[in-house]
Amino acid sequence: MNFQQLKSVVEAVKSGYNLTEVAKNLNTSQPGVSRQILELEDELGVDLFARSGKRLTGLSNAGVRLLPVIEQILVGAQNLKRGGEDLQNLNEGTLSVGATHTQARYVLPHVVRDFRERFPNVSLHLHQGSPTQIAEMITQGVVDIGIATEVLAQQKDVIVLDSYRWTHSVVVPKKHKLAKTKELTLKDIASYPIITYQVGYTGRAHIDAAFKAASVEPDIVLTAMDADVIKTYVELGLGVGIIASVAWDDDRDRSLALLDSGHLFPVNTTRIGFSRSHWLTGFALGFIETFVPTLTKEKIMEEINRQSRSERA
Amino acid sequence: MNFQQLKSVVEAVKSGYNLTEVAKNLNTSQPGVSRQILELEDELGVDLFARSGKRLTGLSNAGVRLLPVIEQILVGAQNLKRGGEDLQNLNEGTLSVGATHTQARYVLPHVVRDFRERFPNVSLHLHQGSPTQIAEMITQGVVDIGIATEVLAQQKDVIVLDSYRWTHSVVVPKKHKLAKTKELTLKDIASYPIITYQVGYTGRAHIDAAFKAASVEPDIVLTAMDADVIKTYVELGLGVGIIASVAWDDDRDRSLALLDSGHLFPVNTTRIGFSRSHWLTGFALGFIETFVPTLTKEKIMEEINRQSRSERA
DNA sequence: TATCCTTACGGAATTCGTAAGCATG
DNA sequence: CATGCTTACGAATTCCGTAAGGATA
Repeated sequence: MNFQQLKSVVEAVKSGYNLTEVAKNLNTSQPGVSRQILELEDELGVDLFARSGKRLTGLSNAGVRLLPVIEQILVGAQNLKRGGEDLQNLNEGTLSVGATHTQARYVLPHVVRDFRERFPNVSLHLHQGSPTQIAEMITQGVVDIGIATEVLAQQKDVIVLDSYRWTHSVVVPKKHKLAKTKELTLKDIASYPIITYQVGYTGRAHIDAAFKAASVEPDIVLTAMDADVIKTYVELGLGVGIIASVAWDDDRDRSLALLDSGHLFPVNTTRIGFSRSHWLTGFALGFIETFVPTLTKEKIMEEINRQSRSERA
Repeated sequence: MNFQQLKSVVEAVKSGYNLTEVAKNLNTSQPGVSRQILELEDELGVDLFARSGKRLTGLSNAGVRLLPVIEQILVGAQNLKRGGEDLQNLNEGTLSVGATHTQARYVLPHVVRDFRERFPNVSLHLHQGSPTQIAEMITQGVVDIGIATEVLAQQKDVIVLDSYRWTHSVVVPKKHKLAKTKELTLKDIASYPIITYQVGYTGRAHIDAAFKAASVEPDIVLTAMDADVIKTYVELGLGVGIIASVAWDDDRDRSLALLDSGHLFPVNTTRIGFSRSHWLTGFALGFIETFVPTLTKEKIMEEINRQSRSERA
């Protein structure tokens, strides 16, 4: 058993069971790949792949069972390699961060700037996605760190830390009637068409919950994934916008008014998550600390241990 | 990076940092081992071992961090190998079971007999130990299955299933006064010297709890790890015994009387546990099913999935 | 000085790519 | 018949054990 064999198997699955393509992707010869797989199957005593004649058509039953094990070994190998690099304390390498639009657009720019200053030799990759996608990226190791407001994968091997709390705010054109209203209520808002986030994005659930709790039926005429789109349509006079307060930009939003609405909607907590089964580099800890200064490396390690002990009933 | 290198590192730690001994244990040459380790350290870019001159004296800081990763990879490799064997459906191989004395002596014999009949080609290894030791054996992969009454490792990667419930019973010499008492009370028992299990064994905590709840102070004159010892001293007239009811043996205990005491002590639940991170063979599932017929393979898999999803707050 | 690790070297085994063979759709 | 996997074979590389060198307790 060796790593090349394992890589060949995993890559074969990824490449749609075409060994010729696997060979290309692994920079080797096609007969080589074929041999790796046959040898592993021989050693394990079971076929990993289903074949029609000589061609691979998919995984065998045994392959379905064993593939996760193989993947886990390769994750381990990657962790070891990464860990070695990390422990050289060179503070160089690659950091992938997954974030929602709200984070990537309004919150992370400052963080990224500070981080780059602190770790100039780390190449930073930002992956945007929905909270669900970000959760997946974390577990699959596509990103080292994921940031989102919604439930960040209540999965077993994802460590989740609270980063900061915020509420939604109402935005309207500067000359809108609501801009003069003091003590804004949900009823006030609901008397206008509403533009806000799509379900599953940026605390939308909390917006719905607030209206429901107040027994007010909002007329949501447009939903978007990000505040930029929402604000654009608010500017066009299509309705009243509800956005995350962090998505307000003084410079950019001169034509709009930001209405105090902290009392109207439940508080949201943006969380930062990472996989327990993937190596967390020193500069990843540094990124988290840059993002949430109270989360020092020691605090984070504490929290990891706490969540690892998390006992069952 | 290859498996031989990883094995050398792990074995070096196990062998007290003596590469000569590692070579013996791995059936290879000492310079070979030395090379494996140096090559790995070179590839990772960090020293795994602390050295005084040429001699290894312990793990380096990096080694401390990376050893768990290395061990995890090797566990994965072992799982793959084991999984391959298992999926050949030959029902042959090795099953290691960890159990406390009570289980090994009174409960498992029947189970083992049935299991051997069902899986004649599986070599069965029984490891006896305290509940704590058994929990450790599970996480370390020394045993495939652990059986104990006390808390079975509230650890993250141990799956725990309830197997059966039982209570303690009082045993006395046949001609003892208590043998004639109807409706036994804790006060009755406490008026005699008591012989029972050591703290941490076979539900002892529940015995103490019962006395405490009744505000009765028992005079425990002898504690033992197993019912055989307890019964021996009860036979000698040293006191009244409290043992697990399953530890009663009609044939063997002719000189003793078993007193109905189901109402006196809290019910105990014997649990069966195994590691999530180690391969569970088909015949291991078969063993569990033999032990607890209601736990069919399907039920067990269901429970594994349930405990894997177990979410956090 | 005995133990223990590293370096050096050469033979053995393994690995891998090219070329050929063969099966599938 | 074009694509795709396996087998065959030979060259190159890697691997590994013996022997020697050097350092520590």
